[in-house]
Amino acid sequence: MPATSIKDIARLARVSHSTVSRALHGSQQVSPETTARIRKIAEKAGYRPSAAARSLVKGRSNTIGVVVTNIADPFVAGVVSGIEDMAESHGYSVFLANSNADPDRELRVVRSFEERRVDGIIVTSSRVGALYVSLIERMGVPVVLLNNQHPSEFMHSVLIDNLAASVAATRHLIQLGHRRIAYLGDRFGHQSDTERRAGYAKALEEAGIPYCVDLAAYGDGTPEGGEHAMAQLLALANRPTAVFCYNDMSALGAMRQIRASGLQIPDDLSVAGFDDLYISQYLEPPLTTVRQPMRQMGRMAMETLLHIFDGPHSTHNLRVEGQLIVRQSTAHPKENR
Amino acid sequence: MPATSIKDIARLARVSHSTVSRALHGSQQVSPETTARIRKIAEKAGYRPSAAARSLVKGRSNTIGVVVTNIADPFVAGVVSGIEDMAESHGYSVFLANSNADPDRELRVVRSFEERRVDGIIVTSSRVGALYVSLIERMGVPVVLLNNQHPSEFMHSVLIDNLAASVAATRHLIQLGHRRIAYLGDRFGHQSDTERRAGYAKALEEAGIPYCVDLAAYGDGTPEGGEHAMAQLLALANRPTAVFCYNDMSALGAMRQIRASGLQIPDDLSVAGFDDLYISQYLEPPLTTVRQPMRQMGRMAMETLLHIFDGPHSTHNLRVEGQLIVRQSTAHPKENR
DNA sequence: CTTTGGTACGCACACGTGTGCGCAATTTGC
DNA sequence: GCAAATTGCGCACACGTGTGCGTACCAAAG
Repeated sequence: MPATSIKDIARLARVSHSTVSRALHGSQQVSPETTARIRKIAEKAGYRPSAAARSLVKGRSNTIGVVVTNIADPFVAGVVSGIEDMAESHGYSVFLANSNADPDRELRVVRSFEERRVDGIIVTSSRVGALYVSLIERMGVPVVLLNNQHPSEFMHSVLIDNLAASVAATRHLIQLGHRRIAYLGDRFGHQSDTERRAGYAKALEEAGIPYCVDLAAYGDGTPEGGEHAMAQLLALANRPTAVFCYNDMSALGAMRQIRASGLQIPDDLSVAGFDDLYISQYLEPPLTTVRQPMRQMGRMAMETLLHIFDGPHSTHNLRVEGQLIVRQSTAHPKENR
Repeated sequence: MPATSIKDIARLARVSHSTVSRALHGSQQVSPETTARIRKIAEKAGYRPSAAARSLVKGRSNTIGVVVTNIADPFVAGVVSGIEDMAESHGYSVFLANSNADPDRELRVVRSFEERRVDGIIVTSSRVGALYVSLIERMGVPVVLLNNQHPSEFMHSVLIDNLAASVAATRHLIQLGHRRIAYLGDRFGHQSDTERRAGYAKALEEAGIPYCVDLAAYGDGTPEGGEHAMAQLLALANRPTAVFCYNDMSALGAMRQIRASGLQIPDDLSVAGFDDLYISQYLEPPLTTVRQPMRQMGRMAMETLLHIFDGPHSTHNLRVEGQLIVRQSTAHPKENR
């Protein structure tokens, strides 16, 4: 029942297991004929080296751990896709673990990664516990944070330029003629949310539009959250004519709420999002948003790990640019037409 | 640099590593005092047993492999979420691998799973290569197929009742008064597609509506594919008044194509989908569809593996029911109003 | 006191792989 | 033709964990 091992091959080839090991690795210490013979036998027997045994002696597992809050979030799924792609093509396998933003669960995930002796960790969770910092100190395992940052040596990150992208999106709304522009944020989004709101505020300031605290409402990054937050904004005496949302999922809820109020998008209210999820182009109307190169960001995160595995690890902090994608959910405000 | 091992703990506690091993496992061969002392030392040292070493001696890795065509597909992501949930709570870690429907890549994935000595495999790919069958024969690793079936011993499956669900969806359209109902399929969907079309045909037959081959068009499960297929249907001399789509992603494309043609949903054309993706309720209009309990199906797949690990493995073939969710994308045809 | 039984621990091997070193056989050099 | 260099392979150990078996110690029974 146990899988065929290197010793079984050795027996079949009437050599020692050492010779088999060397033959399969193409060592010059083995004659070409013997190498060919052994390889043939190994292939015929369907031999597959045990990764566990190899990790044990080499001290490297060739695996990485990926922690996500929720794989069903399209943004997260896109990132993971990029990570897996880059990992697979470099001989690394990916452990995927949901944290569900549950501290207990997160603790178990980290334990598990420790026991598996992963060579690196990528975290796309929005919340960055001190957990990972202590992990680095104990295990010496490099950690790459995605769209999050933590001031620490050996803590690396791949970030989108939230500020610049949010300025661009808000500026777009201003150029269309909007003056009452709302921000629909994420009360759990921490850093990303803070930066995006800062970009929004900066663009307003540039245009000489006063920042009005009533025009900021907070969801939780989900359509439901966006719906509730949008309801608050619509209840204002002086309604906004445009809303810039923390992400596309929030925008989805906002759009639903707007329609439920009998208003038209973009005629009565312009909506802009952030992420450019795959589905955003298929919405009605298609959503104006900031494109985050999700897969590419995932690949960059994995690439960062690969660099660290190779050379001496200086701190990496990669930054990618968002791209404003203008679609039909934004237009001139009514009164300006 | 290497992690602290059981031997390090043994040295600190001035006992043999065997005693440490037994103490940590709560063996009765070790006195309670020694056990407590060792555990304390182990915890203080931050000891984590090496999963690799343990797998080697136990012959079980406590990992499973999950093969998906594309994790960015919302249906797949939902399933994976369920799998991971159930796996984590039973002490199993999940290797995630994209196949991208690329045979070469799939081959490498299978190789990788063999080397990692996974205890089980779950495949959500639509295409089921003979690869997995031979894998079972070689490794003796149980495989669970999700929404796919393969006649073989030791091949297990979790399936949605495509036929019944599709009958229900089509019947719903018929009851609304539609007679010219199209089927927008997936030319790669194989089994699921075949069954869903069969359900569509069966409902038509029940109602005495002749099956018209022109009213079937095929995409590829993506919005783009749905768009093209819908274009074909709209080009027909005698246009359908309703369309039942293979999945929600196809329906997304179909809806876009319909709007692009200047037609209204559901006034001019009713649209029904399959999956009930999270976003489907947020579309405009909200999509009538068949709900697949994606997370639950993922959990059931993992549960199937757990059962097989436990007892003697008879073949498991679980079947879940779809639930028709009627929303606003379907309505009476115009002429009947 | 000796014998029996039990308790608490260590020795040694196993799992599968990689590798430094030693050694025999062969080839090379003069 | 003999010593030296080279080639080709095996021995033995290491990695970290689990476990069958042996054993020293101690208490209780006879």
